[in-house]
Amino acid sequence: MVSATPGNKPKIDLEAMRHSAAHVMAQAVQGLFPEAGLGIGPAIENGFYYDFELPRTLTPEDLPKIETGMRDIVASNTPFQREEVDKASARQLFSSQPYKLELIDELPDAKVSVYRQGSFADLCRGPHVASTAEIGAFKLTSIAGAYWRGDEHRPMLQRIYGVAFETQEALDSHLAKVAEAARRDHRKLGKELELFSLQEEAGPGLVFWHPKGATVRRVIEDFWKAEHIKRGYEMVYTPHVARLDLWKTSGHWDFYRENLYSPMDVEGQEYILKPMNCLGHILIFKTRKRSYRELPWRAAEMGTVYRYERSGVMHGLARVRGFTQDDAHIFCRSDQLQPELVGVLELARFMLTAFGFEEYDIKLSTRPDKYTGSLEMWDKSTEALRQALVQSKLPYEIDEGEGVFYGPKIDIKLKDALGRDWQGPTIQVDFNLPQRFGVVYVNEQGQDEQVVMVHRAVLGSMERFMACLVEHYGGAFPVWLAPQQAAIIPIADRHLDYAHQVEARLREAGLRAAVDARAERMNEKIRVAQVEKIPFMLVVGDREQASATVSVRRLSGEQSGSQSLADFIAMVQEAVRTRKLMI
RNA sequence: GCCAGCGUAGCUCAGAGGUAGAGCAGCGGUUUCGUAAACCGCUGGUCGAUGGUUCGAAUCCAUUCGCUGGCUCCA
Repeated sequence: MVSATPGNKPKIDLEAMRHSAAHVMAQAVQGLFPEAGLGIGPAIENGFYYDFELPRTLTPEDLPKIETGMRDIVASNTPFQREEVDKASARQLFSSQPYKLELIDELPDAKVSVYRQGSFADLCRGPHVASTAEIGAFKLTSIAGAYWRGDEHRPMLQRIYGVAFETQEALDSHLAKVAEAARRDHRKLGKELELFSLQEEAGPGLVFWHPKGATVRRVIEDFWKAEHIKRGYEMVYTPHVARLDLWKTSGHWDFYRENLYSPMDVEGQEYILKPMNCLGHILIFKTRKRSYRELPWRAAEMGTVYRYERSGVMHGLARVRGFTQDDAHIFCRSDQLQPELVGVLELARFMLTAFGFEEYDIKLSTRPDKYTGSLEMWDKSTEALRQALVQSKLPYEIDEGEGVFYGPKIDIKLKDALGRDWQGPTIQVDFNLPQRFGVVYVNEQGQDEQVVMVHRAVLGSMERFMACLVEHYGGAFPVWLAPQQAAIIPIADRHLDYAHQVEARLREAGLRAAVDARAERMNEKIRVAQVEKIPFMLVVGDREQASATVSVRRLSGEQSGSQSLADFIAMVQEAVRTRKLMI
């Protein structure tokens, strides 16, 4: 076991070690199932997996047995040996392994490399650690089905996932992080904090926002609207259903059918639930001739859309069938595209900062194989996106061929408090829809010219963003977002009147506060307020009543003692106004 | 949609062929208390649904709905 020495880089290559662990696991599995078919077994973030074809399905009880087998192999201190063989001998070596044979056939070189540890041999590019003994601390975590080569038309193999780290401490700390993530799971907190629910009776992927979650959402929406209006957006509302023909014209019926719900019959006409908001905004734009002087026109809407999702993919609020996008469409001239994109990026950065997200990964997705529009339009708009990123001094990576069929896009992934990625803002240039719908403006010469259209969402969807926020804050929202900002806790019934006066004053001041008037002891009320993650607890007893003060306890447990009610109100109002993240 | 696991009271869970259980929550009392759970009592479930096996099913089997972890796909 080689460990890091302070100031030095670890001697072990973690990725090679994890990959080696995958081979060891494959050997252990073959020990248990000699006829096991081998798929692939790479290193992944935090660990590794290996795909197997087995005579029976694995159960969780198999994992400890496999782990034991692995530990024996690790203890045996067997060297990993690389050898290069020509394809013919490789085919011979893996003659009983159809998946390996398929891989061999696809490798371009005449020779392939094989790694052996003891009796186990695997087709593999490497690299590996020198010996099985160099594999650090590991744990098998889960079993899952996985299609061979990720193709749902091919056989499903059994995948075993494991995590592996250089030291037991590093593994323990990773497992602790996983446990922390489970504590912050928005599905769990959403239920506990009564933010939202999903109900079997209503159907999967359909969200019920309870008063507390709705409050958080309302605060976000108010902030969002105010900020958009400040930046020259105009708010619109559009219908949730529309004639199917509209979606045929747009191309959605052809390109997006698998996400659309079946048409409904309305007096012999077919209508569908909208999967996107863009068409509504286009129809508003097209109600009259538009002058070049009116552009850019920015139409914004908290638009609720419905998309069919396959039954296995829903996940809490993060993946649902009905959701509300913080959507907007910018209709502009091509020379306005870049400044508009810069404006969107600035808005995105401003809003994300307000919620405490400081780290992003930005991807610029370029033209896919299947696309519409001219190459020239693609090049021009991709360049506009790129220049906008450069001008905004935002580092980015190119995602070659990952754009949507109608145009290139920028995706911003944000990192939450635990360093996990979430899909954030997305900005897409679209020259398909303006063309299909003939979205034009009249230029200086009095001629019709096609507009350039930008689709953009900053938060993504209210549902997914809510999921992200809940996990980011661990359910403890900053004061400006907290569903309840203060709990007023009378010590005895004789303080109830004063408590209600305090409550009235706070509500008057625009704060969300409520008295806990239950016939319970103060300790119980504090406990409940803590569990509900209310930022401020205001204990009021004889002393406070006599002096028109409140005794302030924060969610952190910190007690700042008695404070005049007026001072407290001013302090919280300021925290709300500045959207202070920490109090 | 596919693979695997799981659905028992509002919540968290025990029970694994022989009369449905606990804690918390809720309700009714008593207690009026100074910074994370006062005390006593009570209510509450066709065991996800449907069908089957059995003298007898929460328990075994089939189908179905939902959830969880993945695969594929995505705001």
